[in-house]
Amino acid sequence: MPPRKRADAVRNEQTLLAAAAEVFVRSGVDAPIREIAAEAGVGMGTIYRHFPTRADLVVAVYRHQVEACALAGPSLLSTSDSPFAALRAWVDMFVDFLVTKHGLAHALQSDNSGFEALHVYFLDRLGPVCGSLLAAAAEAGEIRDDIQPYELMRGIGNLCIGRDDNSRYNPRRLIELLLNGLRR
Amino acid sequence: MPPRKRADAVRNEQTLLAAAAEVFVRSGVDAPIREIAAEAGVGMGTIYRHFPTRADLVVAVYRHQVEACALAGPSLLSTSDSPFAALRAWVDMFVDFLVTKHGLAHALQSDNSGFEALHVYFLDRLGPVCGSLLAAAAEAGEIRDDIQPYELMRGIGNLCIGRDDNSRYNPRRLIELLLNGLRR
DNA sequence: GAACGATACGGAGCGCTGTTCCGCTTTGTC
DNA sequence: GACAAAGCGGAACAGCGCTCCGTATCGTTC
Repeated sequence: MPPRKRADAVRNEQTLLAAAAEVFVRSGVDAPIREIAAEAGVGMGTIYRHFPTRADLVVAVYRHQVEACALAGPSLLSTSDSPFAALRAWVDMFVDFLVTKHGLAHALQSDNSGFEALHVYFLDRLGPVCGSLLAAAAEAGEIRDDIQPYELMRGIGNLCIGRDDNSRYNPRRLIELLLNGLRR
Repeated sequence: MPPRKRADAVRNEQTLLAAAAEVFVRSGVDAPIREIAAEAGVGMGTIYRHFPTRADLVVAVYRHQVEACALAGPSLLSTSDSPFAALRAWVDMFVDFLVTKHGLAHALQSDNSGFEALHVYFLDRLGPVCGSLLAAAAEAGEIRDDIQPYELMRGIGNLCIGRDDNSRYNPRRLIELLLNGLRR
């Protein structure tokens, strides 16, 4: 039903994804749209047509990695010593993802206008995964059972914001504490 | 040695503080400078002369409350049942402060350009207070001793970012978990 | 109270953002 | 080759932070 896309359109979409990935590494996910357009050698209108909001672009760029993170959940659960160990490993993976993309964690905040799509996507895709890890650990009596995946994920996301290069603030330490605090 | 300030200058400074307080409540600490200038009925140049950076203005507006928070530290330590209880109460106070000022927690992030002064001020004034609470609790064997005040304060600040009005994310719960995770 | 530096004020202006909109180009089809 | 339809580019507009300098006000001195 949807008419086939034109060849130049799909080409541009690929070019844009590559350019955005490049620019995100160089200047963070908040990089000016113009910079991405320039890198891709296209006009700004082209970006907005393919990705109406910046979040759509970010989602598209990182879809693979989010998917990997989502798939890792069940797999960890079945290979780890305990549900809590699986949870810990998964959180570590999640943190890796957030921390290596400059500014991504910051963009995850719900109040950040223009990024709602990103927020929703993360939640929809990873929320259930996180939820099942939490449920398994709670079931096993390793952690309390009154924590929601949404809450934990946002907390972790928030903790990952703005780490500084001198090691005065290291999100992983605090997240470790947070997980610790979950134990019974 | 510094020549006495002109009367209109001190008047304007007061007007500005009042206007800024008003606007911060209405539109958050990120409110456009123009808005504050308009509220105060002065030009933008006047704001920048009195408060070179936005952080200077924020600091001036909230100085009293930060001071109260700083003074509460030792006092809580002497009146609470245990150092850990004091720490918990103090953190609660700190969180109150961050949460009631729309956008303040967000502004505390170190990578936020233009807010360094705020970052430094909070750290200088509250860091030592937090440090002594942590030290006392560690001394009493209630919590581990490898956590730095800076780290804890930034973690708390980060967790306070962007709470949403529907109660899906409540920073206090996570901070409670974090403190829990500190216990031995 | 008049005159005159010093001090402070106001806001136009610049540069940098995001976002829209429409004339032009390219593509696929007949 | 012709002709919609789909897609493209970037000028243009709006909102922001911040600077800069002509103008107004203040405090002092005579």
